[in-house]
Amino acid sequence: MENIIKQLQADIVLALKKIYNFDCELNSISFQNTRKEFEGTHTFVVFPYTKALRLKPDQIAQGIGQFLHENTEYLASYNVVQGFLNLSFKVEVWLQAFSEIIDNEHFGQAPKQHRKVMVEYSSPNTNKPLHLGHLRTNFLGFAAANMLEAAGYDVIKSNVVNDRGIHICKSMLAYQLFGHGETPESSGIKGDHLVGDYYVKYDQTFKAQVKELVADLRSKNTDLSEEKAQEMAAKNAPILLEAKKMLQDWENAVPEVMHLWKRMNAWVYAGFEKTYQTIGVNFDRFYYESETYLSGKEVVKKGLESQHFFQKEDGSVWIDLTEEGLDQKLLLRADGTSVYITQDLGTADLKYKEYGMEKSVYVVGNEQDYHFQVLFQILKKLGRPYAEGLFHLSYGMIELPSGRMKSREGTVVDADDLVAEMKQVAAQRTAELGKIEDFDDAQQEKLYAQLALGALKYYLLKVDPKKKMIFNPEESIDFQGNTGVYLQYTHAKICAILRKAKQLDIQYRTDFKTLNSIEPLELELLSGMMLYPNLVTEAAESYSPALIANYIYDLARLYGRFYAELSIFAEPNRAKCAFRIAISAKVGQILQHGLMLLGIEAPERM
RNA sequence: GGUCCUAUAGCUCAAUGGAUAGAGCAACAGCCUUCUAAGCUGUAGGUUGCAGGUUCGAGCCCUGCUGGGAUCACCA
Repeated sequence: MENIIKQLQADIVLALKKIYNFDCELNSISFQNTRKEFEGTHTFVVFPYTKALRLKPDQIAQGIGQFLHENTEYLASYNVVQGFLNLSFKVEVWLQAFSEIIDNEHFGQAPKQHRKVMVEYSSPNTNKPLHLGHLRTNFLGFAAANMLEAAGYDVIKSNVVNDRGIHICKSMLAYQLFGHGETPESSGIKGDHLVGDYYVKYDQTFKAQVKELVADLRSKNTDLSEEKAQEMAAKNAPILLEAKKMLQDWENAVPEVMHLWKRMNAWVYAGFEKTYQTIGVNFDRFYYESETYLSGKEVVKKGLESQHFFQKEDGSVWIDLTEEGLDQKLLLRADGTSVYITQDLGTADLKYKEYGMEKSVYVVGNEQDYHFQVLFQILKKLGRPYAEGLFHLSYGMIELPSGRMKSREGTVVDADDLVAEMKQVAAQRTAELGKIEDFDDAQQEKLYAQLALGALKYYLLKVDPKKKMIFNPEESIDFQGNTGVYLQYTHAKICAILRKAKQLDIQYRTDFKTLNSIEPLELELLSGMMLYPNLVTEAAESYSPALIANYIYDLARLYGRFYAELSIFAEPNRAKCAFRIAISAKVGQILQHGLMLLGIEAPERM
């Protein structure tokens, strides 16, 4: 089909030249899909040429249509509606194009480009378990990596684990104070959840202390405003001071603190590993901030020497980005300890040193838009060779109907819980339908997980990443309509057809070639399928799994009509029957591939 | 207040600057002797937040305004 389109472009250039003596670039000739109320599959819009040619749109369209009709072999017919030239190709053209893709097992996979790109995603904190918000970065990052791979890139998936800092110390401290030696084994609680519980415990204690302090302060000084007292108390709560002390001890590698830190992180990693496995994501390289923050300090030191940064009287180090429309930004505290961005500078260098990739994508929530603007700007100023290839794939927050989720307050939708609930819904729905009664327990479990994650991933990925979403836990995620399950179902139906075709020994890959007519629905499917490879590249370049999701949904819906309206095995014409099976096979393969890009498995039966 | 994001059917979302703005959910009405009804068809539902501008053509681009969100920490 590619060739035909190229030919068509060339012929239109020729037509414009011959009829109107008008010169234009081949690539400026583009087509759009013909709207379904008109005949044809490709539409050429002539409005852009009316001015230069000083003719009415219909005249130009007619002229070009006539020219193509007389001078080309591939055109079946054309029609002109208000300046839109709608084109139909001959049946042979379509059959030829279809023959070229039917056996291509790698349809949708672009050739290797030998260009490296890193996708960093997930990037959890080791003080709490993953929640619904984390699922979005995990699914988005995994899908982005898959799409880039399909577009021909060599992809490195990385995970930068935020395993140090005051927030980590908070759960450690609370554990020290209230833990009584509890472990995941002794309590039966998954490690990341156990640590998360102590993070909540810290916050409760902190709040209680603040409340007490406020009362105390105001009783001593009645002039003190509520607000002011809050502010003072929040800075001086004993447990916070202790946490700060612990952070310093950590940076000084006090053995007792290091031991506790390692122990608790190990629990969290075991928990994360399990969750990652369940939700089906993986990584090529883990970075730990505890290992990179020191090199970040080095970067700051060098930047100070090269006068890209400056030091204030108290010793803190800053960069001035006011010329770039940003602010002054702190890079190193007065006491010499590092802040968030410090380690990011070190990690960025390390990543590039290890992989030398030309593009580096950070899949991180939009609350950090400013942070990444600053980070990229700094790296640009420092003249890093990789600075131009940095991209922040920013996604919107997921909120509850009641507002934002807060880990500290325990108002989060936990990732493990949510997946478990979805599996139950899947099990229940499947039982009601009773289609897999011959499955053994392991097969059933596998299917429930596939359906649950399919629904969840599709739900989160079909929306434009930029947009925030509201998730209502009261309404469980749908299994009907525009859902992951619908796509899986369409795929499973196609698998049933292919099983039957095999059983009947129909050579559908070749038998359709004697066909001499194509039904409108078949044509729509064919022309839709041809768009897939370009769409994959487009989705990868724009880092938008939503494009894939929308495309496969449209394709599945079209197939749904085809499936309902045209019979396959009852079709007496052998070529037609084979053709419909072949179309089914190809649609099935595209659905499977598209779902795979989204990280969704496509079961053969459900 | 500065900067950034965002606003489309009751709800959740689509729509490379192109034709009469489309899906799903929810509601209503049909369709299983057939290849999986987790499906298919139909009905109903819209001043694309508001006001200007750019052009052959604007939901999309520009300006202003309004509503929602994020951020501007010696938090991460």
